[in-house]
Amino acid sequence: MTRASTGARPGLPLPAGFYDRPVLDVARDLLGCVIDHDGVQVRLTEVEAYDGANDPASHAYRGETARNAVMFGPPGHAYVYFTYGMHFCVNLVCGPPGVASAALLRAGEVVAGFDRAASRRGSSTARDLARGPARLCQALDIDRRLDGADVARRGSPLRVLAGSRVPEALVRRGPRVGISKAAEWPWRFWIDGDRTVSAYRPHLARRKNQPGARIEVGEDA
DNA sequence: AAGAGGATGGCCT
DNA sequence: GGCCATCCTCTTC
Repeated sequence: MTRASTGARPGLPLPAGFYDRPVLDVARDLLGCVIDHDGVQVRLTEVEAYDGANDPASHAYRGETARNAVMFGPPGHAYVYFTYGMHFCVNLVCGPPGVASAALLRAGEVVAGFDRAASRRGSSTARDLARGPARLCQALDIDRRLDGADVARRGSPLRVLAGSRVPEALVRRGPRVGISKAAEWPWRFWIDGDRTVSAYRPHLARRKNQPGARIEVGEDA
């Protein structure tokens, strides 16, 4: 279902209806699609699903606040948040209004605007330009000005274009990264073998000398 | 290759 | 006041 699942031919913007589906389906189908902003395009290789009020790891779990309000709105809008005092991350809202599900764009490959992306990122290898959610935002110059942007609207500064569908055999899923709650849920999707997929890092306890907690290697893309 | 620690600010209890 | 959906550098193996 090449056309049906992505909702558009490669290179054309994904319609709003693409996002108005269960977040797990949207997250998986975003693999291979291209996010475009201000002269840089990134082909997505890693996406995570967050399921609104049902998901203890979601920013929406404790209800609507000023910060997460966009998540409670219509699908196809960007939820951009600031974290760790210095980083931005971008999600795409999924499902109907009020559900507050979203897909976190975790990593990708820069396919256009390489020089611009490299300049924004400082000295960085091609592989690392958008390898990780905050790096991806930095390469694309995404910040809070874009919180709420409608990526399906014609003329929007931030857009998402359909790619050719990634074959099922190349889609892998596993635990999400960097969260302490519901981390075991296998709601992270990535393209098998792609070197721009971020390294798997389990949530690190803040305390010093925390023994045990060995994690098996998920993948080395 | 892998782990530790710092940077740094807003959000929520 | 604590906790982050992180990244970078440095250290050690």
